[in-house]
Amino acid sequence: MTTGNKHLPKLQREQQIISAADRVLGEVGAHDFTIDKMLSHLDVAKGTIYKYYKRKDDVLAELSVKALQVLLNYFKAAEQKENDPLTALQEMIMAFYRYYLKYPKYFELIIYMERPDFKSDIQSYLNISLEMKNYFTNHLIKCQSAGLIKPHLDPSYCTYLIWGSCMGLMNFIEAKKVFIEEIIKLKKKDLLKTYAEIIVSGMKA
Amino acid sequence: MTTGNKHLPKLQREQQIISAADRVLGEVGAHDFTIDKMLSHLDVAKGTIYKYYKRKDDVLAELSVKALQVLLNYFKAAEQKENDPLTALQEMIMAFYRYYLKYPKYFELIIYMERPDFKSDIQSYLNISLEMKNYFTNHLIKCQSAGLIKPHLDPSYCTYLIWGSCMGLMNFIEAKKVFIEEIIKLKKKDLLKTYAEIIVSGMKA
Amino acid sequence: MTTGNKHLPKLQREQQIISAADRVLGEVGAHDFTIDKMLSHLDVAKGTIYKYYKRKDDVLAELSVKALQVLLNYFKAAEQKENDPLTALQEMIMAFYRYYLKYPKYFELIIYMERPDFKSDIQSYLNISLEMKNYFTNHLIKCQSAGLIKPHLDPSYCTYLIWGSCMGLMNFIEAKKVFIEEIIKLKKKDLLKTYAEIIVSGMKA
Amino acid sequence: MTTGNKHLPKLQREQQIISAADRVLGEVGAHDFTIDKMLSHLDVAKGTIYKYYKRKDDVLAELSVKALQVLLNYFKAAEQKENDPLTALQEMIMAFYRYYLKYPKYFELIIYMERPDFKSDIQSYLNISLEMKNYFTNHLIKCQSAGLIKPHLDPSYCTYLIWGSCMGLMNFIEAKKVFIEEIIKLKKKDLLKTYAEIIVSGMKA
DNA sequence: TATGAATGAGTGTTCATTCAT
DNA sequence: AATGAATGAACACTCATTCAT
Repeated sequence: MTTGNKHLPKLQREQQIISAADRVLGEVGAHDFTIDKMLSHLDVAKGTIYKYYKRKDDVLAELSVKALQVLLNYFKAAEQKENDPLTALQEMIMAFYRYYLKYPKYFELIIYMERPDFKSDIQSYLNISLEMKNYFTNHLIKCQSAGLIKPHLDPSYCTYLIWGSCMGLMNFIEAKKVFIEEIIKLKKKDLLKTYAEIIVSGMKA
Repeated sequence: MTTGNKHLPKLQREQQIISAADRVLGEVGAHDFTIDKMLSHLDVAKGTIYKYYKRKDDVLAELSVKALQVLLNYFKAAEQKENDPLTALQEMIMAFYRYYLKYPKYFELIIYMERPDFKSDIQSYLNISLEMKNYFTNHLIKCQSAGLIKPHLDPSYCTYLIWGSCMGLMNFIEAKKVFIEEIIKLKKKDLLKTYAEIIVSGMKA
Repeated sequence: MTTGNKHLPKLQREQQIISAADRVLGEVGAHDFTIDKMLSHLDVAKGTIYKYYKRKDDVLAELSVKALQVLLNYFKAAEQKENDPLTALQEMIMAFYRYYLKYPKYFELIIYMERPDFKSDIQSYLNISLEMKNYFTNHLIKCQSAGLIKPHLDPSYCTYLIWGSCMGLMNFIEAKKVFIEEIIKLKKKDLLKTYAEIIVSGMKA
Repeated sequence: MTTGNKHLPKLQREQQIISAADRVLGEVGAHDFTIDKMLSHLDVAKGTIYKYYKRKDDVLAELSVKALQVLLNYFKAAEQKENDPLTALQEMIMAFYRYYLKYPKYFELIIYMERPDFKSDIQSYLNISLEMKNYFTNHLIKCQSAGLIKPHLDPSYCTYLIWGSCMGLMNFIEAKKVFIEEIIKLKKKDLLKTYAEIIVSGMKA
């Protein structure tokens, strides 16, 4: 109200809004995320947010684009670090884990969106989803072409399968709900490593 | 209010309460579950519920005991149906899927509880969790003793790993959020089957 | 919050709430009626209101019961004042007008509810509606039995017809929208009288 | 934004705006009419609308000019179809009903404006109101001159009276609120016919 | 003259939990 | 032990109107 930031260019305003959303996410997580909480980080009225994003879930979807881009970069980095495609695959799965350690709230957000009643039309969200899916699938195809993966496995299926199960595994670790007593003693990293090893070895030709 | 069931023994009261919770869960699912909705199925006042369960989440936790017991039975049935321990393992994983088909609301409940901010101290919940974990782990130990599973794999780790990843995979299928476009074409059952195949094959000695 | 009026008997609470609603209606009318505005007249939290009435419209419906009862009494008084049934009928129509003069906000409320998107299940509202309709219709039947009204006219139809048209006429007078310029010069009472005269004379055998 | 229609003559702009309003009315009705919804049908910015019309209600008032013109034409057609002035009068009343059937949203608009808190100074609206009033009144004067209508009835009064009561009757039919139970069984057209018959017969000399 | 981004008070509704009786 | 009335903070979303450019 003081900085005189009326009539910013559209893109800049969007960044401002998403950046505020980002801060709120960092503070309270996806489950307690509130439009009202954004306001304290923002020189902008509530109505303005709704001018840019039709629903609260759209804000979250847009924010998740950021989150997914970072994750995609983790995948890419993992792939490029390794020469052997299968080791790379394993590293890509471990990238999930490193990502989760570094950006737990982004991770929570992605999980949060994975609910049947989550609604959003944000196109960029669909785009990045697809891009990531393709990236992962392409890697699997390369593995398969090289004869490293069982030929009867469908790469798309495998992508979904790895994505869903890996996401779930980390959520499980995070939630620590079922099996509470013992899980603490576990070393999370080892668990993930074992998972990656089993998955990759299970797919190996 | 008329049946004259005041001062019932504690256990019976608890069963009454949980049975009402069960009905509400069946009607509206975990996300829309409210204490108020229980009242119409109950001869007991709201305050009384809070006498027996400190928080709403405790009611849900207690209810999940029921849900987990059913799931455990699914595991047991799957194990006993098959002679070969590895085939049995695969079937146990598929049992997750059959369970999800038959009791979608129980499944939703279990997923719902798998959140960091879910709070509960219910002991019976911890018990059944442990029982299930042990059952699964024991099966893995048997496999390992029979030399069917890689000797270096920790059976406990594998249990957590399968539980978490499998739960997550099914949640992912249900939510159909990321990768929306394509997931529809997938056959859920095939996806699960592939998953089970990969996991088991990945663990095989 | 000070008067220590917790745990009032249900009926008394309801009266308290409706009485607050009544005051708000008197102050701002039906169109600007707000649950929030009730609070300043009430020693009761917002949630409490919703315990007694599921929706805002239910509060209004309950309030309209009061309004319709008063109107019904006006009808009864008018009927009893006159010996001749047809003069009585005319007086009953004029009673609408007197009611409107005395309780303009009640009148506004009744009109307000006469909208397709108004929703309410309040039973007492349906009851008083029916009672009023029956009262009016019975009077018409009496007229008809006495050979004073054209025999082919359906008394129910006539009730609806008089209710709807009379309501509308007064609303028109109140709104002064179309024909704004001239309507002011009109004497409202004469207009109503003429209406009553025409209607009754048009129904006369 | 591309058609290059900047700086159009005032009249053309106004037509453009009202035509957009017309479309919105047709789509969502008077109660859900918003200025924002007009924009998608318009090559003009929101601020511009406010340059031409001071308030939202002014837009609606201007739009109602269109609506009232159509209604006036219905009256004219009804009058010319019949030779006998009284039959014509009856037909003019029925024209209300046909109009309501054909243009329900226009009808809703007219009713919507018939509220005390509706504000507008639009001159053309006052003009068409007056024109319609005069047209109707003149017909009544003709009837009276021909000795068909009671000589003591004031034609102006009768016009207002018919307009208001008829409007209200149809609104009542539409709303179906009071007396909900039975109104369904009624045939709307018969109700209107009876109304017209009573009114005309009540005015007859 | 035209723009369109920004405003922000307002509104109905929910529900876990408390606590006086 | 049982009751159930009361609480009240929370929240998503709307839209007529303004005004700096």
